Amino acid sequence: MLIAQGQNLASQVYRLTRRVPRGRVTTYQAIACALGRPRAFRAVGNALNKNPYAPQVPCHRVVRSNGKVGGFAGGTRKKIMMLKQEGVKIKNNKIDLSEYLYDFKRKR
DNA sequence: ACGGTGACGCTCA
DNA sequence: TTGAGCGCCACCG
Repeated sequence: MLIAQGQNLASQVYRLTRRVPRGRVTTYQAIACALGRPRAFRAVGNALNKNPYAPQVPCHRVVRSNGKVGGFAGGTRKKIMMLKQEGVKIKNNKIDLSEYLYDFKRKR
């Protein structure tokens, strides 16, 4: 199933989130900023919540800017477990963004 | 068109 | 440091 490349906020979010490699994470704000709407981090979360491309779009790799895992359609607990499984260690329900944060603009 | 909701973020106390 | 409040944008009824 291909990702719809529409002009919608959601489509942009999916395409970007999909680039996040395993063992890395990103934040809602980072995505919004990368899309040129640093104030749309809310909409980003909404889009991921609906995320119709579950396996293709690693929405579980998207966390909050404060290091918190955030929420997850299947339960935050599950999200944390998935991240740990990919190599992302979580400290007290928090993630070291300084170590796992993936920069989009780093290479297109 | 309007109002409410949501997987958020920042500031203030 | 932690908690509460306000602001933000997009989608749905």
